[in-house]
Amino acid sequence: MVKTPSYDKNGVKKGAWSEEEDEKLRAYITRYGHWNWRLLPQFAGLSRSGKSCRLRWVNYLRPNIKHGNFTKEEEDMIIELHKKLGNKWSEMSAYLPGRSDNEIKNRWHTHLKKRAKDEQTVHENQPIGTLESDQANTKDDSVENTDLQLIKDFDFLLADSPLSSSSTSLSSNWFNGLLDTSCSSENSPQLADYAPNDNFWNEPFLSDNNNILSSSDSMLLPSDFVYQDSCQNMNLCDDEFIWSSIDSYLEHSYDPFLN
DNA sequence: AAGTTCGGCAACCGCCTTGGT
DNA sequence: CACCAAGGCGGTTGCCGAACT
Repeated sequence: MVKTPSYDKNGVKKGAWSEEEDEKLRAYITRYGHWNWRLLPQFAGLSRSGKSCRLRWVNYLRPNIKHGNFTKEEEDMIIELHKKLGNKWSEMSAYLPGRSDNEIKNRWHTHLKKRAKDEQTVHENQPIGTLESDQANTKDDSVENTDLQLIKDFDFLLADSPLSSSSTSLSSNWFNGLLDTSCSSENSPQLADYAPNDNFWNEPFLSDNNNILSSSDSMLLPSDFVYQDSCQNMNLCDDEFIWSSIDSYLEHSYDPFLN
């Protein structure tokens, strides 16, 4: 059902996600949001690519996500939406709360494509006005106006996150900017740049070691860069604390990846 | 019972878009 | 304007269990 776990040459894990990985990702995003997918796995203590984390979150771990058991109504809606939108799976997912684009796409390819084709064939062979699907077709307009009210899926965690761009106006690159102060390479920092040596992925901070840490134990946030004595600031509100942490970071030019 | 084929789906890959510099 | 990085999207793959022979 799922790809066998393996590691690429950079030590990035691929394949099926374990329960522990899920829990780490869920815990981190629930706590801090996804402020930067590329860096997130490092802070969450995962040996995964940012893309992989994003995909896992969007398709599987996101709150309110539904799995399997598509209702007749959902299937009908997918078929109607496909008529209108084509293979715009992400757009379709906006109309189907709790369903990811990947799941809709899979459903289409495994079930609905054939069904839609069959219905079309029947439609072509039927006299006009005698068809059940005509009734469905008359729904097209209402689909647009009522059934398909734009129930936009929303990323409440991002919105709630103190680090989200929506709540703090921080750009997605804000942290890269910080890194650039100490990473002088002309290229933007890559995963490998953060790896001081071949043991990078085996470091306790990042690795899937056998010590089952509680999820939060292995999570880091930019604010975690501050020195211990700065942690008294923990009582500050999130934004204030984060900014003071950033200030502290800049002041000390502390780069956790190079230490 | 054993081998083969098929269906379902999680996950990966590569391309495109967007935003920042 | 060009370049780069990150995010997002759609197509495809790989694996496993179920169904079939």
